[in-house]
Amino acid sequence: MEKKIEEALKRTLEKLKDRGWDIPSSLPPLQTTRLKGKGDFTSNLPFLISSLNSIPPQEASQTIQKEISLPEQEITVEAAGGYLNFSLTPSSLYKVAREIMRQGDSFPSLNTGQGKKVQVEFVSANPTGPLHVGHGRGASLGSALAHLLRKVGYQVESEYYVNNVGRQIALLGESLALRLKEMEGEKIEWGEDHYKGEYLKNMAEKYFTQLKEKKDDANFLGQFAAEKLLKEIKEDLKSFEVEIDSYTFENTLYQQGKVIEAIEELKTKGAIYEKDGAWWLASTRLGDEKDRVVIRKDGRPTYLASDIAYHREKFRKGYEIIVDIWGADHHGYVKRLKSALQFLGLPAENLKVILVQMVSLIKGGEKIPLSTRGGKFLSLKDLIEEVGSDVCHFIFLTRRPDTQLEFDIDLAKKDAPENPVYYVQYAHARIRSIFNKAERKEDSLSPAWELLQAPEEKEVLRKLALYPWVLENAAEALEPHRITGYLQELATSFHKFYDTQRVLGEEESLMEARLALCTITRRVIASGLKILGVKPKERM
RNA sequence: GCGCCUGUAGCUCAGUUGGAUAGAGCAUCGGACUUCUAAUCCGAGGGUCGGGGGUUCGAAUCCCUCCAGGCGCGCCA
Repeated sequence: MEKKIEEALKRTLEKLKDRGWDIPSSLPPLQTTRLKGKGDFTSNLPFLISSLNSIPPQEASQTIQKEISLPEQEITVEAAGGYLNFSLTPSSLYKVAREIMRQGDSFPSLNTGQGKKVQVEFVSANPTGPLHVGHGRGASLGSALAHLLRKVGYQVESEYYVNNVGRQIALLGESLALRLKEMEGEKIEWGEDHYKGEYLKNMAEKYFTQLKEKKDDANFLGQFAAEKLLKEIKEDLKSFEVEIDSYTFENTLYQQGKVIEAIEELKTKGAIYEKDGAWWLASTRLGDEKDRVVIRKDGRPTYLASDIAYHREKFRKGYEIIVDIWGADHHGYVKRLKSALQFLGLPAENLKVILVQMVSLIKGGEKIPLSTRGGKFLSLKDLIEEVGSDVCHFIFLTRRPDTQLEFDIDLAKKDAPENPVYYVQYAHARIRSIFNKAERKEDSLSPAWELLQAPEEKEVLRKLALYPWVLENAAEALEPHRITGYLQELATSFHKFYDTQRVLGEEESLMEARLALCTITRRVIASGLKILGVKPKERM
């Protein structure tokens, strides 16, 4: 629907241009109207025309109103000051309703992505310990983004990058070795960087007979532990209902010579230079604070080197958009990686890095400190067991990723109204409940939509008609949390309808129309929740 | 010291890329269950959008500056 408005506005602009008016180079985005009773979509285009042609905003809006040609059956327009307010007519609301009815769960069929290949990489936690709550936030976001982008027509792959090379794995092996020695009664001394969490103790106990021969082979133990931990991570993600399509291992990049390849190419392009025996990326030339080492004095490549190779491969695999979801503590890394890609002649602007801020847990009104190495933290697994996967996803996805999140466990556990998840779930469950009592099935309805005349009914229809618009905008902005907000609004309008109108027991045709309204509402709620990774509740 | 993020109602947060009178939920107070689930609905109170400057028809949103909180500033990953 909003497409039709935008096209009509564009045509009108062309007309005005032919008459010698100055017009803006691009259309300002259409907005949903904030004020009640002023229609459904608003454009502030007249303000722009007004300042470009030095005429009063009113004149601009009235002229556009006069000149614009809209499908009158579907959309009407009104000029109000410098605004153009567009309203969806009842008949276009019914049209959307019919569409949802017909397309069912596949509504809306959108193709803004046009089949472009997108990769969404998230979590990518080092296999040196269990996933913690912060990883969970990234997982929620990444998985929702993957669903969302798929929904609007992109070809999406979700990816997990496994750093199984280097010092961390060595430290992991040493830590496990220490735990084994501890079991044999030896007195052990931790290094500062060792992983002191209970999970390695458990691992040592579990595999003691198998590992005791190898207790001095830290290298072997490191690989062993990383493998086991990755397996646990995969299980955690599964119970969090997060799907990863592919795993890429850092060591394979080395084995396949991709790291050398990338470095050679950087050399060819003059992007790296030798100094103090090491090789440096000249990232300051592209705005970074300092140049960065890619090959150490001893000849070993740094983490940055393999990461450059990794992202180079992503582009070479034909992804047009690459989304990386990182913990905010990696923010300093964005610039150097992007500058390397730029040196390689790759479209660095198509790498979208989303930084996710920390999560702190509140329990009993107090913060629980988090840290992996220290070993004290609440794992994602614990959190899911305590509050449930659905609640976690919903809470993570009501906030913007760039704000620090205080996750109140006691609140999330409450079944009560404090918890916004249940508000949306309740709307879904109520609809299910109506159908349990009704002698009708959702797909056996042939409603006369025109019978839906009450303001509450039209408000639900209006909200439903906005769903495609919400999805497209959320996808473009890479902001799944807009869907969460939308679902709450939709649930509000449904609850109001439920409170003011009856469904069952009404005259047959009206009942059928209202049942149909319930059906399409339920489908959109289910569709939105599915994107968020939340299972709709059948009953409360 | 430098860089990134944040600061909106008592609390937790939205705010559609600069638009109309800044919105929800919780908490507080007051109403609505003999009817499809009251985990709901209706109403009330509550705001110098961290402070101060600026940009313009118009700023919570952009710029400058100060204040506060978080996170970074390795030839670790």
